[in-house]
Amino acid sequence: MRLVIARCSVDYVGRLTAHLPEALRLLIVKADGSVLVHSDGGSYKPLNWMSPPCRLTEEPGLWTVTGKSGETLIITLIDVVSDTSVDLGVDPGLVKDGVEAHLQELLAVQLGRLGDGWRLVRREYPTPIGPVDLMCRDGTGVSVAVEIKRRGEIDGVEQLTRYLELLNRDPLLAPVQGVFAAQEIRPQARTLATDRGIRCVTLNYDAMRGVEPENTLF
Amino acid sequence: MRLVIARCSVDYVGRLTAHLPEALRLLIVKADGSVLVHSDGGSYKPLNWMSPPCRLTEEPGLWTVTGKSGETLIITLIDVVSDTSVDLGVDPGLVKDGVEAHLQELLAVQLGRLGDGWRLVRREYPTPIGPVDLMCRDGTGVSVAVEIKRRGEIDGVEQLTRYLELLNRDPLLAPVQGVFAAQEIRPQARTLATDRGIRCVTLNYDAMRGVEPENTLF
DNA sequence: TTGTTGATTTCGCAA
DNA sequence: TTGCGAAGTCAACAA
Repeated sequence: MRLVIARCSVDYVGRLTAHLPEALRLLIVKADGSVLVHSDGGSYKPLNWMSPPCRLTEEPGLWTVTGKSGETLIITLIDVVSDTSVDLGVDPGLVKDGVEAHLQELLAVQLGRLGDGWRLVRREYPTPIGPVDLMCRDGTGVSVAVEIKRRGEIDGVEQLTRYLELLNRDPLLAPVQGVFAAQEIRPQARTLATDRGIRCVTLNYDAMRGVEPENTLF
Repeated sequence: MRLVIARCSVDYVGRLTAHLPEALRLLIVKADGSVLVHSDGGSYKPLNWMSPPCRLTEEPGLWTVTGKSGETLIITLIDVVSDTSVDLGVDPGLVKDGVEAHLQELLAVQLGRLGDGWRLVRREYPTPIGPVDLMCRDGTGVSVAVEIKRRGEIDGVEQLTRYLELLNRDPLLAPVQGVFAAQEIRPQARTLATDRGIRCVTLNYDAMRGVEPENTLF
């Protein structure tokens, strides 16, 4: 990894064109050739960048970074304050917990949260327009398609609606009920779901994980 | 901006929990207090980070970064290779060109690309569920709602469908046709749109901008 | 403040 | 490889 502090202007031409006026910035060149242009604020997103695979051509006062589809990032260096390199080696990578896939795993073995006597038919139940998260039978044997989201928004309700429309054409399954399950359900999504006869269920991740939350923030 | 090269392990607890095993990494502390943990690869996205507003508490060998909602990023420093600071000042910011808003501006004055004799009623035509990008009348005087995307996906078709459903309840407008216009339209989006009687139009940005492309890459 | 939409989204999984 | 959905998405803009 190479770290350069320099006064520079930057031009990008790719899907869009973008220009950065002259200022002091941090330039990062990673081992895979990718380049990041960071200012001292904003978020984790650079002001400008080039994703790998790409190639950096260096001339005095001018860097040209070319991506494989022809996008180019042109960095004009007015004044280089520092230029250092360090070998970081390969990173062992990130371990995540608490995303949608995990919610689905937990709910699949805790169907009692949806109702008594529910049985799982299968996870990722395939349809021509994509897989239904959980396909179940409720206590009376009626088919239920369950869509699981971390945050429940209108798009998720639309998605479940498309599944239900399709599934209800199958005489072996019909009638198929719908359940929209999420850690948090936006009011507009709840309204739309209710209008369409879809039941909304709020999931408590900590309770499902069997862990007592140590504070009330999450 | 502060740049630290250090062997460290990182733990994040917030919407999810994540863990980074011990490795040599770049830590960036920006002027607003935000912290970025970068490895020597991946994309512009850090392995882990904390967005502002947040507060960094420093103890020997331990950084604790706390966000305003209570998320915490804990960085355990095993070995600090370098630790430098530099004042970059405020960045003048980015100028962009070629995003969706620009496509809309261009299409609004080039309605001939949709058909002969088309007239623009208005851009950002208001409805209770959000603005329609372009409301037009075709050569025969029929109302047409146009949804413009850079990349056309299923969500965009759903969005246009909701608009059309609403607009067709207005006897002064009905019947309202739909046009889904994008630089690139995904097959599933095209299929869904066609099923619903919505016409798909692929937009050529370079041609609309009136610029002859110098190569065929964009 | 809240909600909605776009993004050079990036990332990961599965067909 | 490609397509599609999720993201600690972030960020801009309107209500």
